[in-house]
Amino acid sequence: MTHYNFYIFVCRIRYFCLVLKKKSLSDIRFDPNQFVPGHSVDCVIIGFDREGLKVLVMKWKGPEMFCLPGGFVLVDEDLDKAAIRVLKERAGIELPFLEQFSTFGRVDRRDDFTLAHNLKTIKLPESTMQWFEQRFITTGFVSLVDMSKCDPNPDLMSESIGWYGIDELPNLIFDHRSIVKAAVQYLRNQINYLPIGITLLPEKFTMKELQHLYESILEKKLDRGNFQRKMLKLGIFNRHEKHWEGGAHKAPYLYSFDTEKYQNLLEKGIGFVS
Amino acid sequence: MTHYNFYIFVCRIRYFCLVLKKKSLSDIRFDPNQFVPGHSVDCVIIGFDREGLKVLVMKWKGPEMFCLPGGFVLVDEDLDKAAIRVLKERAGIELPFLEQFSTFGRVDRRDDFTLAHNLKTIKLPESTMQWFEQRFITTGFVSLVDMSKCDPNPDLMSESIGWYGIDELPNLIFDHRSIVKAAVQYLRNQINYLPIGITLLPEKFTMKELQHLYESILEKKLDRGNFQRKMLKLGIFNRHEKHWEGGAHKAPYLYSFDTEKYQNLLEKGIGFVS
DNA sequence: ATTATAATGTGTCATAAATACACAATAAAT
DNA sequence: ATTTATTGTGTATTTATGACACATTATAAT
Repeated sequence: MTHYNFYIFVCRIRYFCLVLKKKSLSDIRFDPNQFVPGHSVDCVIIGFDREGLKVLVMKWKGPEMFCLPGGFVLVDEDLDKAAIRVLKERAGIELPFLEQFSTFGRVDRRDDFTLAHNLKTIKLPESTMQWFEQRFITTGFVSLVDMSKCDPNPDLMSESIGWYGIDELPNLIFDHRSIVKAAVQYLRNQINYLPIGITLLPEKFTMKELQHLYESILEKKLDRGNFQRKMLKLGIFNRHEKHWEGGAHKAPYLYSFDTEKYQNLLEKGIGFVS
Repeated sequence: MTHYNFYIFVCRIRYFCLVLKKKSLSDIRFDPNQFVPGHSVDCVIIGFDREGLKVLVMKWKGPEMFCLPGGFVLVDEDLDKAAIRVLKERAGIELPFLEQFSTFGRVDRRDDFTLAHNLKTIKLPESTMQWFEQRFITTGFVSLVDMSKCDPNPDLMSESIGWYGIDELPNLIFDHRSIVKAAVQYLRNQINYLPIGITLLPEKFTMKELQHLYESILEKKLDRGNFQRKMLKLGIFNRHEKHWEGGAHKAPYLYSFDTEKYQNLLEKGIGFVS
């Protein structure tokens, strides 16, 4: 282990000890030297239920401020690994893979001074204040998750964490609202040529749920019969037993997503021109 | 003008004076304080001619090193504006809009030490060395240009600038080769659902040229008749007079891209599902 | 001048896909 | 037993795709 790596190692140990011991927002210290200055990551974790698309949003301890789970990049850490770690530390969610969708680098992207103002009221040390006051360029990462399999927990800096409807977001700090919008737009573009989004559903799902998901992302109604046929013709689903939900109607089949068949489809290619 | 802004102003003036006066690489000084630390931009400018897709690449003065036109972000400058300025300063090309496609943040992305080594041989001041030795996260920007309308000129740090075939790149520093590959992959994904790339061609072009462009990006042969019909059915082209090039064959029509019709098409939407 | 050549614009036709709508099947409520 | 809401699938029409053909056109070769 080199001298430099040892230094990093000590920094991180110190950091984790602090995080584990302290409880209140103003008690939390952290050493800015362990982080890459000026760059952050923000995670847009998207879920889906009967009501539509949801985003995972945190609330700070104390002030009435909401934000995306985000954080900083360790000096010895790849950018995409930082996103994975930050999500784990701040939201308690472990995802093996997050997809980068855009980097936000406007000078005025943090010109909402709510956070800075609130941090002042809780009297943080000068070095911490300076850290938060610097300009940050942030890279947005997105992931689609099965909400029922996801148990988010707020970190020590946060009072709560929860799912908010994509059109019912609370007041997010900085440009976090436009980061969410950009993530959803990114999805909408993707879905036009790839049957993504299946990870938003539970393992087994009905065609109606899948259609509802597509309608939520595309924001338009689709024909039921044609949707079903088109999806099944992709050949990436397995049909399972029927599913009763307790309604005065016929029971629908359950389907699951077949990763292997999906790989075959990708290799075949889905193109705009022949 | 605030005290802070005045400081920035002075920095920039000093910087430009230095750049304009000095000639040799080791004479060039710059003040790292005017830049955001740790973040850079790199431009992948893509052109197209009979031989296929080309990328704009610069060669350093002295050492046998090639790189993308890239640079740093001023402290009072938006990230996308930085890309536009850097391209202007380094390549002499003015483009009003560059498209961000990905951010590269691996710790080891600059672990090719050619540049650092070569900078040492020309004895730069310590502050400059430290600046170049820090970790950089870089955001890649891409633009498709009409090569015939583009007259690149190397800046004072560079010996030459030129177009290189996408499969005949010289040895690029750092991860610049994978940045180019990522940009081309980005294009390939885009073209699957949007008729982009028209900006790579001159104002008026033949269907054969357009088809050749598509074949270059998609790396596969397309049927001539079907390609022509599909493109014309999009309704985004205007037909003009015929064009003689001096060959033993029928003269083809010239076409131009109609921005307004294209907007209509976008509003109508081009979707994977109905 | 005539013929050959190479590339272009467009046509044809079989096949596949998309769209709009219909109808029987099913399970629970009445 | 009947009604109701919802599901799986069918059908008929329209539209798109893919492979190939053929006439057209400007130049080159003879």
